[in-house]
Amino acid sequence: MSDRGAKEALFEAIAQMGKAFASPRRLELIDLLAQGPRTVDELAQASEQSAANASQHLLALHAAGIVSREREGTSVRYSLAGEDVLQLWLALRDVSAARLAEVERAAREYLGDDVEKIGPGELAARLRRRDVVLVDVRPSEEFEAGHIDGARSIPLEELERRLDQLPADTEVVAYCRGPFCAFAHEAVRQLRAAGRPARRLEGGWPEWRLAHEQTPAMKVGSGSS
Amino acid sequence: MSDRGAKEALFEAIAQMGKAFASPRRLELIDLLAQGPRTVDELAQASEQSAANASQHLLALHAAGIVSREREGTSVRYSLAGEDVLQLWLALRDVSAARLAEVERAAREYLGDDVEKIGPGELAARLRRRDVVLVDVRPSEEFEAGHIDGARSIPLEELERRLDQLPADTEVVAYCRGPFCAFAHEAVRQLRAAGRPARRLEGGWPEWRLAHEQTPAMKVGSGSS
DNA sequence: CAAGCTATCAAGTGATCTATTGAATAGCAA
DNA sequence: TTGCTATTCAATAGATCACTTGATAGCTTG
Repeated sequence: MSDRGAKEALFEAIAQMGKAFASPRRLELIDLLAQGPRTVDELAQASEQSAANASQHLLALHAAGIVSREREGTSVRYSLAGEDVLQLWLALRDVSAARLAEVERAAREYLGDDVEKIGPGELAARLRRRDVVLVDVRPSEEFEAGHIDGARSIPLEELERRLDQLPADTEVVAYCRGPFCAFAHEAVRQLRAAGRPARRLEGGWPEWRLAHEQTPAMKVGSGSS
Repeated sequence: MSDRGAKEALFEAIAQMGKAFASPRRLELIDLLAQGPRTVDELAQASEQSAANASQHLLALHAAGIVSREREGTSVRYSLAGEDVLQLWLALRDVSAARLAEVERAAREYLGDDVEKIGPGELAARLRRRDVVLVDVRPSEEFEAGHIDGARSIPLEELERRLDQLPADTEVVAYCRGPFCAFAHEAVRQLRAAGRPARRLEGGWPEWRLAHEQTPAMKVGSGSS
């Protein structure tokens, strides 16, 4: 009855999924993939690691059923395997932020001083009233892979140069990859330094998408090799 | 700006939480703790490992903010640090079950042939009509630490001997720790072998509690040492 | 305070994981 | 075919992790 071997095998198998989330490099890749599908090369560059290393980690994630891959000419495009995976990642991130003081500290260190923020509810209302300019400050590939309805893309790098493209009298809301992404923080600091009213959206594109996109037909079923 | 060091530290810190879920032994401890608080010794016995080893793993979980500890006379009682942790564990478990064929296989191997089940919605309705006998087949300590309202405790070990305590004309529903716990499966098999109508509840006590207990005032805030 | 129990610590060994490097393969373009 | 690029494979060394054993510390009881 108490079949120890089989029980051990079960937990062992579940632990395979846990192991996928046990490396900072892999987490960074997951975080990038939460913005949308990317090729190995793009991911390697964005996470500042060698292509070989990124590939290895991506293969590990694929073995754990976390990402799916698709050949695309000479390159391979990876994406998160499904919405459940995205939710799991966000849950892990949020729990670790809530429970590990070290994460809080590292986040403050990375993000710098916090800037004024606006919740998704208020933003939605003000978007309907066309009472706000919403700016997506992520790299343009990520904008193209998906963005909040009504947002315009101004990658952080170009923001300073394109300040005059923003109406001077309307409040600006900037958003990026999520609560631990520094882009929106930095954008708001730049905007305020230029004397414009600006806030950052609480959370980023993945959180917004999960909350607003009903049955978004993201790929379901474990990714094929 | 692109402060690699700080960003690495952030992902490194989050990975600490991931690592906590990367060992089968720790997962088994978490699964046990999902039923309720237990002492080191109880956990070591229930998971069939040495007390020293269980203690090490529990300390690791504590360092990751996943469990809280409380001295209790000569022993130490551990519990899950909060509801968010429980939800994270259930999410990890479910995603791995959905994405990893190996988990499916191991589960089938451990649980044996599937038995007829009843969903929580239907069970709730029939409980209101007092139309069903609900049996908690977990060990009695777990029943005492919390159970579904209206259930009676008959640990699996005692079921055969206490069959006559169950009304012969009413359907029996058995539940245990969760979808990957073998107790309810085995209980239903025994009941049906004895010629009684019986089904198992889909999911176990933790899932039921999360769904039905509003703001359950489980300990919040990272556990002190 | 001494005995007895529970939990933790400390050290050691074998196993597993990670990043690096250089080579191999698959598709594309000429 | 031949080259070119993107990705993966293979081998390695260094780091980290898991489990064991034996010792230690904290609490309770006599």
